Amino acid sequence: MPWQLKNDRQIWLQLAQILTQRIVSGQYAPGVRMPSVRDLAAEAGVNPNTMQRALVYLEERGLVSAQRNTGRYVTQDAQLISDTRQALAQEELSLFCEKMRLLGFTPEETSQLLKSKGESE
Amino acid sequence: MPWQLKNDRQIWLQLAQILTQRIVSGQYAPGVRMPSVRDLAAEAGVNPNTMQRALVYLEERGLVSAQRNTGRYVTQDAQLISDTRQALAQEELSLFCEKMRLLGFTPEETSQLLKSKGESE
DNA sequence: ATTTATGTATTAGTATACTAATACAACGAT
DNA sequence: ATCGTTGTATTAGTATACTAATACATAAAT
Repeated sequence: MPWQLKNDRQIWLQLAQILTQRIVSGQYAPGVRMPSVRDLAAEAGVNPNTMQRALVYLEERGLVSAQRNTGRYVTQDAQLISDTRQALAQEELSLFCEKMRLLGFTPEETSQLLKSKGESE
Repeated sequence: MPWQLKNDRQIWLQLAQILTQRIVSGQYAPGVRMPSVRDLAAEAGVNPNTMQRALVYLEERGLVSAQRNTGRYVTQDAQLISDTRQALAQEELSLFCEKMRLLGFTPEETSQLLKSKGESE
């Protein structure tokens, strides 16, 4: 899974989003140790400070916890992970619907478009 | 319709997106004259240069055309507007589906979520 | 005991986005 | 003819994001 970063948004925000996706999708399982800041930074091709900032963001949300010298671990709180996943999905859903509305699509048209996209794949 | 700008993305990009939405949704009808750069900038609370950059972006896509001293006009090419609308919708759709996929949702689950959201409103 | 790797912190440099101020040329209105 | 408004261009200043380099403290490994 590559880290495809764009320059149209703040890097650390994109990093935080990708890390969060990896956690809620189970790619980083609950309780497991994550790669070090430096490794993650090298893997993503960014400065360690920038990756650190993204990790602090996740930490503030309880998704990971750092122990000063032993590494950083994904939370074992499955409920929190599940809740986060649902909340992010709802947020994406709302944003998407709003954008479609601004483009002049009704909710029905939007729903139909999505359905037909799924069927065509 | 307010200009609610965030600072997590480049301002001129957000301006260009809003202007485009106003055109493809018919809020700025084909052929009509648009407010001046200075007026639009004042309305949005940004520097005229920033608004200018957004307008140049729209111009490059043929959505508006500037006449040096008489103002700037929305294109009369209804087909181009329609095509742009469809293209933007498809792009939003793809981005949304990809984000949901990364959150661990199947296309069916995503479609169902959207449908149930529509029904609950 | 020494080394290594961990998270964390600090300082400086650089690139860029946005603002600010101003100027120019040309068209329309008065 | 003069004035105001238009799009456009230029230059400078400022804030910020990201990089770069380094340092510290501590746990684990050797």
